[in-house]
Amino acid sequence: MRPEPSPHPPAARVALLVNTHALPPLSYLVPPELRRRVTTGSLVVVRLSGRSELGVVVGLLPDGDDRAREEILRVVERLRLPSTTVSLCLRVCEEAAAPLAPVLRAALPPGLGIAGYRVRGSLPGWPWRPGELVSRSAARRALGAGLREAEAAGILELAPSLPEPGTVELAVITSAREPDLSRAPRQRALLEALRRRGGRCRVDELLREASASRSSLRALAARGKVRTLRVAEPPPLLEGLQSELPERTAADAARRVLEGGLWLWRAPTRAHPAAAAALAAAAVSAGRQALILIPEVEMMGPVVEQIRRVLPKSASVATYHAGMGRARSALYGAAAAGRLDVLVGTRSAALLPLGRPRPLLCVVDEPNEAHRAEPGYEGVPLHVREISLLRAAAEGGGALFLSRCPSLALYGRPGVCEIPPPPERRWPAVRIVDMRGSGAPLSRTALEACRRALGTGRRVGVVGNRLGYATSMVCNGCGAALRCPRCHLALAVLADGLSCPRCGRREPARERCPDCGSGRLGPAGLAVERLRRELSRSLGTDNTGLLAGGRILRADEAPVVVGTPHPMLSRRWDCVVLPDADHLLLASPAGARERAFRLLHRAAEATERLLIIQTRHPEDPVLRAAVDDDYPSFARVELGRLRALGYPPFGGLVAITLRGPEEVVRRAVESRVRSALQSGVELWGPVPAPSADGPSAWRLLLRSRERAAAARAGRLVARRLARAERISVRVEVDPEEV
DNA sequence: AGCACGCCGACT
DNA sequence: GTCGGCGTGCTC
Repeated sequence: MRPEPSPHPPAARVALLVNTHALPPLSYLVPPELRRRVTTGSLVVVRLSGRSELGVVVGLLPDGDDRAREEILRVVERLRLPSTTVSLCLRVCEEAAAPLAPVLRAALPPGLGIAGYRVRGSLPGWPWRPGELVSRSAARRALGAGLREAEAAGILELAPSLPEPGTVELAVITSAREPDLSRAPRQRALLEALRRRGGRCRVDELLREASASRSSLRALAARGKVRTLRVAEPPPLLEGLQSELPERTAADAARRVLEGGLWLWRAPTRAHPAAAAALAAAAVSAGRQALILIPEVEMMGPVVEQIRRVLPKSASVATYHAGMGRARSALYGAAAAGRLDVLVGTRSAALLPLGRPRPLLCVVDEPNEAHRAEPGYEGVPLHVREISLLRAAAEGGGALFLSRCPSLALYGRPGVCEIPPPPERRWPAVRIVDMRGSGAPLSRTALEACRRALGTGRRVGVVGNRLGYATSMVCNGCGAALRCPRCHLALAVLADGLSCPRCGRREPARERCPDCGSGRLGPAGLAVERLRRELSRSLGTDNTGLLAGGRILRADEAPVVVGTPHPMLSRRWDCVVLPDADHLLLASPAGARERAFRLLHRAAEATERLLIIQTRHPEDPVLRAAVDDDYPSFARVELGRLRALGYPPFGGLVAITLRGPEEVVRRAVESRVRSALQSGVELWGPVPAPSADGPSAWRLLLRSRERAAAARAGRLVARRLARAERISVRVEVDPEEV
C-alpha cells in the first residue's frame, strides 16, 4: 500500500532565541531551496509578527504542520548544533522547567550576537552605510516603528555575529644586516631573547622576558632587524607533560567509566585531581574526548596540572570558564571540531558540543551548589549533575561523579553504580561535648584546646555559623527547638516573632519551652564576632584571628582563628572546634540535614588531630555518621525519610519566585496558577521569599510524588505567569533552600 | 464619545 | 518577548 501523499509541505519546529517562558517552538515552512540545508540544529532566521528572529531548528516535520504559514527566511552558515545536542537541550529544558532560549544559548558559541542587523541598502536621512552592522536596540531607537518596514523591505537583515577572533602581536627577526647595538643594551637584550625563542615570539612575552619596554622594541624595529605583525590568536591549548602515570585506583575507576554508564566514586576531595586526570588519560588513550566539570574557577588549576602530568605530549587540554573573554570562543571551535582532547570547565561548559562521539564526563565535587546557575541569572538553572546524567544518556559516553559525600539526589538515583570507595586513611580524633545544661558558648574542652595552642605553635580553627543563616529558638534545658505545629520545621526567628519557613505561619515569641517548661529558651547560632570576643576574654589574649567572608585578620599567624565555615574549612588546622553543631542539625530548610552532614564531614577532613563538636544532641545520627565517615548509613536513614515525605529524589519539588506588588502577585496566583494545576500536584504559598530574593518577592512551591509531573507543572505555571504584567517569574527545580 | 488602564491571548 | 484587542471605569 502506498502512503497517502501528505496534505502539507515539509515544515520545521523552530525554537526562537527569545528568553521567555511564553513561546513554545513554532512551526515554519521549509522552502524547497533550503530543504537540504535545514536540519535539526540549524540556526535560522524566521519572521514572528512581522519581525525577524533567530531560532534553532529543534525538529523536522516532513509531513508538515497546518499551523505553519511563514517560511524560513535564511539559514545561518558556519553554525549548527549537532542533533544530539539539540535533543539534550530539550531534555534539559523539561527537567529545569526553563525556557529553551537560555539553554540553547549555553550550547551555542559564547559571545554569539543574536540581536544585530546588517545594513543592506539605504533610505533618505539614513544614518548608516550599506554593509555596516547595527545593534537591534540602536535600530529601534533610530527607526521606531519604521524598523519593521525596513526589515520587511530587506534593507535591514538580522545577522548573527560570532565574536571576532582575538589577535596577538608577534615579533619576528628579519634577514636585515646585523645592527650595531653596542650602545643599546636594552635592544641587545631584546634581540637575544628573541633569538632564544627561535626568532619568532609574542611581543608581550618577549617584553616581559627581556624586561624591556615597547619603545626599545620600536627602536629595534626602526633599525629593520625586527618587525612586528598581528596574527589571529590561537586557542590557549596546553600540552601533556607525560611525567607521571595515573594513580592506580583512579585508573581502575576510569577504566570502568570508559565502558559507559553512570558511576559514582566516593574518593576524598584531595584525590579528585588524580581521579579526573586518570579519566582524562583513559579517554585520550581511547581516542575520545573528556569534559571535566569543576564547580569553582579556583579549583581548576590543580586539576589541570594533574591532568597535564599524566597526558601524553601529543594530547591537548584547556580550561573554559566565563571569565575568559574571546579565547573562549576559539576553544569552543576547537572542542566542537574534535581538535581538543580534554576540556576542564565550569558549568558554562556542560552543554558545549564535543566533536568526537561518546565523550567521557567527570563532575568534580558533585554536590557543590556552584554547579548550578541561580535561576533568573545567565546560565542554565539545572545542576551539572542532572545535565551530565542526561548528557551521558544522550551521547552514550560514561560519566564519573566524584564526592566522598555525594548528594542524595545522585546516591539514591537508580542506574548510578558505585565504584568501591578507597579507605580514608587520614581521620582525626573526635570529641563530642554534650552542652545540655550549659549556657556558655564554649566548653572547657574547647577552651583548653585553644589555651594549649597558645604556647605550642599548633593552630586551632573555631567555626561559627555561616553569615545569614536562619537561626532557631532552642531550649537550653532540654534541647528542643520551637517548631511549626503544621510542618514540624524549626521556626525561624524574625524581629517581631517566629515564622515557619515553609507555610508562613506566624507564631508569637515565647518565654518558656513548650516541652519542659523551662525558661531557658534562647536563639541558637553563634556569630563569629561574638565568638571571637568571648575567646579573647577567656584566653586573656588579643592574639586571635578572624576569617569570615571579606574580613581577614591574622588568619595565617594567630594560634586561634574564628571564622565562617567556607573559608575556615578550605584550610587545614591541628584542631577544629564547632561550638554550635545544633544550628546545623536543627536548621529548618529541607536538605539541611544533607548540608549538615557534609559540613561536619568537611570539618573532620580539615582537621589534623582533634575535632571538638559542641552539641545538645550528642546522639544525633547525622552527627554520628559524619564523624565516623559513614556516608552509607547516613544516606540509608535520610533517603528513607525523604521517601516517606515524597521529597526529592523521590518526588518533585519546584520553587517559583514571583517579584511584584503583593496584590498583583496574589491575584495572578489565584487566576493563573491554581487553574493550571493538575491533580497530584500540591501548591504551597505564596509566602514571602527568603530575604536574599530582595523586597516584595513571593515564593510558591509545587510538589508532586512524581519528578516529571512537578517539572511539567512548573513549566505550565511559568508559561501562564510569563505574560502577567508587573511580575517577574523565576523557576527552580529541586531548590536548594526550601 | 473618548481615553487610560490592565488583562489576555496570539504570534507558527 | 511584543503587540493589539477588548472590557472597564472614568472624564468631558
